[in-house]
Amino acid sequence: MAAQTPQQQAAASHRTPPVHTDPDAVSLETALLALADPVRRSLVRELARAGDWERTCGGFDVPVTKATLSRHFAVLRESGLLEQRDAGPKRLNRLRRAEFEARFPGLLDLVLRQDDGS
Amino acid sequence: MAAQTPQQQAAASHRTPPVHTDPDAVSLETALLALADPVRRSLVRELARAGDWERTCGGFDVPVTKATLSRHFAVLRESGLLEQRDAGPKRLNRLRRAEFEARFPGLLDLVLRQDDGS
DNA sequence: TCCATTGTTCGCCCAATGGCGAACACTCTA
DNA sequence: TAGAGTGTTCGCCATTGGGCGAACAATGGA
Repeated sequence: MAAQTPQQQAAASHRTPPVHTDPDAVSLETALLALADPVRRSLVRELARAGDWERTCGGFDVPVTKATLSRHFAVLRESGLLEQRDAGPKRLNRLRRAEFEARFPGLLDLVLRQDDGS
Repeated sequence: MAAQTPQQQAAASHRTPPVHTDPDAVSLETALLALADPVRRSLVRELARAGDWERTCGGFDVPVTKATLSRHFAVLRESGLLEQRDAGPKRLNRLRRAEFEARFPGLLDLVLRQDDGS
């Protein structure tokens, strides 16, 4: 089973691929608002624990419906925190850890450290 | 003009002093939400440029009424970012820079750096 | 003792946000 | 080609948050 490049994936798909925002184009306000939500922080933490492209959208343990979940993923994409790739009917996720860290040094660490329950 | 201690101020005042929250008791969510607002970020930046106890509440250049401004100051107090002291009819302000930095390393720097307009 | 100054509180409005179910679109397999 | 699985979009609703003016409270000076 040879690994497919993102280009191959996009070519084979009739689906519009997810729209991403580069962390460098994200304002501090957008970043803070994205991370201010507890569900999204939970998603970010789960993503950080897993490897890149390991987790599918439906496989997260959050107490919301898939409609709400889909919206949260969109917010994470727009804030430069999340990259997504289509793989068949599923959508794989990757936390843009290094890029986001370069844009907002220390911010992601505060969320991942989670020395409190918030 | 001898400097008055906070104790002397409080003793001479019939006013209930402002309620403060220690940064150590502040959740990450509260901190992020406090700094997610552009008016409050502007206040924090002005406070950082000025010296401790230098600025009075009314002396900030923000496009809101004093009612709204008062609410913003309350939020900053509750998030451990602001300390206030009564001085006559005025209220003096101090950014709790070191304490907040110890609680949320790097977060305040992101706001003060303001390498973008947000 | 009045009154201008300073700041808070209250009630109200409006916009933004998060939540949901239902419907839709796409992919892959049977 | 039918259907199961996955995820997005579309209303809709409830809550939250920021904004305002008006009224109130406290201080200090005239």
